[in-house]
Amino acid sequence: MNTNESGGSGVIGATKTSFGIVEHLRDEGASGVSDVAIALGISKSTAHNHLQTLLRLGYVVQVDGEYALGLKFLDLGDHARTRHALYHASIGEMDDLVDAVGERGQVMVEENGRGVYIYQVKSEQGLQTDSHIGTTVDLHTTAVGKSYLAFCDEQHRNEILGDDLPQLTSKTIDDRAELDAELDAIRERGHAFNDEERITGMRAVGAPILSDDETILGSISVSGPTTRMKGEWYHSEVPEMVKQAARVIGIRATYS
Amino acid sequence: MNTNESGGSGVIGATKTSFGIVEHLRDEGASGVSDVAIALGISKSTAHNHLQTLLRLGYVVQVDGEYALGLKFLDLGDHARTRHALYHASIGEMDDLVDAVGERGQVMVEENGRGVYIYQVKSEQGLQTDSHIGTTVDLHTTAVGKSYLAFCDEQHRNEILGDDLPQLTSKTIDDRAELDAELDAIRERGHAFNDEERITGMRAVGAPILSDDETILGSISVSGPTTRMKGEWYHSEVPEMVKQAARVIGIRATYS
DNA sequence: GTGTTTTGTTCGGCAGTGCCGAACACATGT
DNA sequence: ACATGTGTTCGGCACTGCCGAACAAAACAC
Repeated sequence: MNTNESGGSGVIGATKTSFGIVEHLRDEGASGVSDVAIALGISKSTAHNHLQTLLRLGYVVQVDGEYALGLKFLDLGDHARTRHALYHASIGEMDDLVDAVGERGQVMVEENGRGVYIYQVKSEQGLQTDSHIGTTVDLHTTAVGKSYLAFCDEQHRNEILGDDLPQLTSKTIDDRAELDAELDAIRERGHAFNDEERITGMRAVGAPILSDDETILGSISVSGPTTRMKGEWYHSEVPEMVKQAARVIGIRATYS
Repeated sequence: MNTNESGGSGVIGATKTSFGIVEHLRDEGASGVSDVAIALGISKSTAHNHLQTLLRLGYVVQVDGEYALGLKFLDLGDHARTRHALYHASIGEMDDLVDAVGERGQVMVEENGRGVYIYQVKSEQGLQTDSHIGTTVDLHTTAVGKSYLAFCDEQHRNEILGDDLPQLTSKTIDDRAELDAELDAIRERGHAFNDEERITGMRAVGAPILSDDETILGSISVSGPTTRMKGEWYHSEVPEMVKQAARVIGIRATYS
């Protein structure tokens, strides 16, 4: 009998459990054989086999007798984001934008219906970053995400936004009609706001990155605490800076 | 008969080929099924199975009908380096060091006998970075690597340095006795130089990061072209700055 | 336009192998 | 000394990963 109940047809079980182990090490940190076996519901010997395999391939390392993620994943991750023209195009420009605004900035692309941060610039006043490179977010809860949704084609948008919209804070837009209205406004203005819709106390301003043929590549935003992101600064000046940076990045991304 | 000739005993073949495919996508970029099958020497149907599995797990994405690395690896890579106390400890300090010196800086740890860059700060004059996050280097060809070798225990050093030392440039130290002498000097001074030993035209100054119990955690360096890295500046002033930064990082790494 | 090649996909079927459980060392702590 | 945890090794069964062939569907030729 197959213990890998879900997964449908044609899914290789061994690969699935190997990556399951990898994800366990990511979420729980360094672990031992027994720990992994219990967590994944597999036998100790199987867990041992997989860990030894991953060890030999160099994707897992042994530290203090426990197994942990190896740095080979760093290289893979770097290659994954290097694929995106948006990454190269935004590097210098985002740093300038963050300097000018004084708040944290990030670059997002969409993958499998979620937003993924592929670049992040911390500001001078560097506050604790809850999100890091590789973090995924619900698109409808962020300025970057809403910028993306507003400018991607409708069919794609409908695929991404499932039946219900998770509510993360009291201000999260969890109604589809309301979201559509918001997206219309964003399309109109050319930039998006996030007013504590993902994290209470945090605001952000985002804008889409469009290539010259109007297809969307991703989006950028700057974000900071409500104490600093407010007034005319937040509502007018920052949006203009973000949009200007987005335009430059869009141009750089198409010619490269 | 087993087509996975190498690998020894207890190595799960399916996992090995899955990661082989991942590495192919990393090295060759987005590829199709046939391409992968030929490159790995497996049947088309097997390649198809693996790619579908990886696709469903989210580690591979489809773009223009071809398969490419997914951004899930970004997250894994980030978690892998977050494990190292050295990463957190060096973030702010390295930025300051790079500001002061005006050349690129990097943080390295050792894994499986090679040096891996886990953090890198580009300088103002930002020149093309041949190396990026996750890059691995031969330890004896870099300032960071030699700093590490000089301060790790002898047994470990002998394991790392195999029988021969690859020569990358005409100035690479490829003789073990010569290297040992160099390491003695580094231990004496507390810092290492790299004078075009990995890349012609590039120099670097490195220093080890030691925790308070004298165990080595990794090392740091700043590097730039020979045109700027020269004279008293290169031989005395920069080393002092690097060592000072290394001391601070070492202290921060132990108390965190 | 037709033919040709290369692509991705689906389909049985054999054998190889991944999986388990039990038995084994080894360390840790009571 | 015992008890409980750990990681490891060992057979053996049945499942499953692998192949090759047949298929579908583009891309390319001319």
